[in-house]
Amino acid sequence: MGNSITEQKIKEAARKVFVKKGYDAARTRDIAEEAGVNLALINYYYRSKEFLFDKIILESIEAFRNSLYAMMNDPATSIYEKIRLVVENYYSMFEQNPELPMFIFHELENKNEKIINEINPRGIIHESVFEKQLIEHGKTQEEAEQVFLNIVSIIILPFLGKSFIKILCGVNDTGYKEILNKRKEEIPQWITTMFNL
Amino acid sequence: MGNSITEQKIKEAARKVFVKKGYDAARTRDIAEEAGVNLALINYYYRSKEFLFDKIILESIEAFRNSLYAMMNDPATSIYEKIRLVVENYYSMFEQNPELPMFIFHELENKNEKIINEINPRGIIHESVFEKQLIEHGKTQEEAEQVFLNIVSIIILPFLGKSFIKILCGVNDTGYKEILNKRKEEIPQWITTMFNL
DNA sequence: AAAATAATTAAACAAATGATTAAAATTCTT
DNA sequence: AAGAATTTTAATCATTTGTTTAATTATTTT
Repeated sequence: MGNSITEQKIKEAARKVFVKKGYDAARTRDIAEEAGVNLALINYYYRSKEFLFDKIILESIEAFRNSLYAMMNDPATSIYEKIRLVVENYYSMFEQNPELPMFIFHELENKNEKIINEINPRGIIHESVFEKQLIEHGKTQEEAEQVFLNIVSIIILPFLGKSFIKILCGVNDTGYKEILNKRKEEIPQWITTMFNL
Repeated sequence: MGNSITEQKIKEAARKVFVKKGYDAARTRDIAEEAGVNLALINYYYRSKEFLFDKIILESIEAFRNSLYAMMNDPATSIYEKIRLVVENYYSMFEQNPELPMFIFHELENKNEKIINEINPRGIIHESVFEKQLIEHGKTQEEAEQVFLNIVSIIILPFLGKSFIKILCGVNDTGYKEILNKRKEEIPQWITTMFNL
């Protein structure tokens, strides 16, 4: 109970459909079909579309958050190595699943009250090893926060705005990928230069 | 014909509702109510929800694009001044309308094929005055593109990910606004430092 | 003012959608 | 193997939603 094969199939299918279409456009019938399962089983196992969605979005956010948390708190890596790791990690995550960042960001803005209340409230940057290392480098807490935000911004925005970037830069899919790959190599250097690290 | 008072009321209401809720969650009844107008008039004036939406999203994107285009092609401003202008401009735009960036980004990813085909395909950065100025500073075309992308990323992501940032930084609405305002002052300096400008 | 055109309204339609139900099939327990 | 519990299915429900229709009201034209 709690993890039959059908139950898992539904959750995996739901993840796929929700991430691709978003909550509003996702249909329970899409999920049932994707799972190869009778429509009624969704309600049988997960009570409602919304309960199922909540489970999935929370898992997605927690996964996102935990991988970041682990990287930010490894005492064995330098500041520069941490930045490299975050870049590597998010690039591989988003290249495998390009719609994931928009899913998380959009749903988080959309239904934020309910979701946010169920998320572990502890921040990620505050009191992290990364923050301590930056403070040792002469940065303030507020500066460390901004370092962190710029890393995240520079990495994630191009994944959130694929079409946006294609329009701004006047490129096609190939050009977009080239731009992304060039950035990947340069981001750690940009950050260290930007903040004199 | 083409601009009765009712027609305008509907378009304004639709903009409000679409930007706030997104295409999928927006109801024609919401729009009619917001406009204070009979439901049938939406179809009378705009044929369908989708036609109405297309008009609004295209206008939004063009406005976004045109203001950027103008700033990037002013020969009277320096690189640094251009960056400052873009920051000022987008901050004031997004502070007035915090849901606008997510609206544009999300719908652009969501229904991209159809929308993108109707958008002026000419890129913004390529052959701009801004690009020329960067090339005079010894940058390549590709580097100029990345400068531009980083400006946009650093400005826009925090507006796209308000909840995301609140979670990562462990702050409330007030803390969020403080972080945003601090960034505003520093962004031009960050960019020039990051690229040795 | 009469006729014609345009704008507005209330009602209804058809399709879609999340959810439920009652029966059938399967699995588990004894 | 018999009975009980669980899982699955097909059909249906109630609501929502975009759109249409036919009638009514307002405006313009002649």
